[in-house]
Amino acid sequence: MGRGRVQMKRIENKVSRQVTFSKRRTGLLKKAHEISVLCDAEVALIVFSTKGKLFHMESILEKYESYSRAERQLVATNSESQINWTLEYPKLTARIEVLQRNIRHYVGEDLDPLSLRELQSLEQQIDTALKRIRSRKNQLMHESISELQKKQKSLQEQNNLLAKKEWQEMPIQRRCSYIRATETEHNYFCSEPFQARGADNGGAQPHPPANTMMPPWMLRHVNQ
Amino acid sequence: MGRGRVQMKRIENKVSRQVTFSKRRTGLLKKAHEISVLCDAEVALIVFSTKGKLFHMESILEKYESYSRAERQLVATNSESQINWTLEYPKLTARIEVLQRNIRHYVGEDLDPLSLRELQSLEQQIDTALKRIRSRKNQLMHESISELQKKQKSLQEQNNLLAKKEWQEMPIQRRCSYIRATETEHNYFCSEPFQARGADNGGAQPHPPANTMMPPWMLRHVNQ
DNA sequence: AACTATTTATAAGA
DNA sequence: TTCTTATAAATAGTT
Repeated sequence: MGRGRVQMKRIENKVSRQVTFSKRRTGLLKKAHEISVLCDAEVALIVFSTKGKLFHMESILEKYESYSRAERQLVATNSESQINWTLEYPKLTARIEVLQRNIRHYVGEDLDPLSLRELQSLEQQIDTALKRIRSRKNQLMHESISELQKKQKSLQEQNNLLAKKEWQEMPIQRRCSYIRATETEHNYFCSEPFQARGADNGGAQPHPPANTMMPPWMLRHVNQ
Repeated sequence: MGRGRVQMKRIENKVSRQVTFSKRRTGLLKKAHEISVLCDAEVALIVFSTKGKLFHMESILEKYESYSRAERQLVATNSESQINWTLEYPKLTARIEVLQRNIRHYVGEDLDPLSLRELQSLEQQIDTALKRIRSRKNQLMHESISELQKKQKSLQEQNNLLAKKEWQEMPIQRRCSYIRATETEHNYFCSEPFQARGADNGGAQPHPPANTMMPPWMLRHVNQ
């Protein structure tokens, strides 16, 4: 950006280097500020000149104070073994603070410092989240329901097989009393009474189809 | 730098904001790198997106090479910091991961590993959050509205005073033309026409109350 | 992710 | 440092 291309290497002329530093520092700080405003991002920028002079730009949040303090210390000691710790630790804790604050906002706490604009953005985000969560929940419930229905069907089939087997191994004379004994239970599960008893014949004993190959309530399913 | 000027304020459209963030982040990191190379400066730049994602750039140049070996060793043997580092670092990163996962859940992402029970709990939490956020938003809006109403009222009173003063200082013969000249404007602001003009007299010239002590539209307020 | 019309940054010079 | 200006570079809006 200028009257000519520039090689990406250290400017050897001391004066040019100083001038370029001053100009580019201004531009860099400006751009850092811009991205923080335009994109709602949190930015911390620290620039040391060769002489050790400090220029920095930080977003409104003071959480990066610790970072710049650490940076200054780093320059003071510049011990390799300490670089990672001194550099990384404040960054990590700062990040944790940011995340925690975000989470508090997501659960509707600490809303007072937020502007109307921020609140609206948060509301929209959470509204979307709620929709997604409900959709996933419904999906899970549907899956669970069809799973249960499948299981239920297979159990029912097993039951029928067992009942049929028991019926066939039962002496004819015991089938009538068996029908009467299990009738209530059957009605409970099937929520409709036997039609085979002939309820309209004036309270006379019914005539259960005791000679069929299976319990009478299974006949309906077979015939239909 | 682009097809149009850009207002220095938060980009409201979420997608544009994200795109701009990505583009400008690249540019910013590049420029930070350039100044560090060209001008032999030390630069540290960290950028957090709103969701807490971190992008950073650091350049540590070799200008402290001449630091005394003794000082370096002093810090190196200060094993306390080393222990802290190795102990704390995994804890911090693990914590960050947990927080980020939580946040993803709060914005409705990565829901698949969650159980039905967890989903229900999440749903309830977010539902509560949404209620709180909306309540706070409403509060802010109400405050803003009453603030505006107060301001509006005071401005209106000022306007009335000024209008009255101007009217009184105006020669009677100029009042009629004044009424006609400001009528349209007045109707625009008050959204109701003069009643004083006598709209039913077949298009004849009106008889503005040019001899009163104040502009005719103020009479209504005074008389009521 | 690429393109391109514009705006912006800045190198060189004063 | 500051200003000016020609030019390189970044990027907003678009495809």
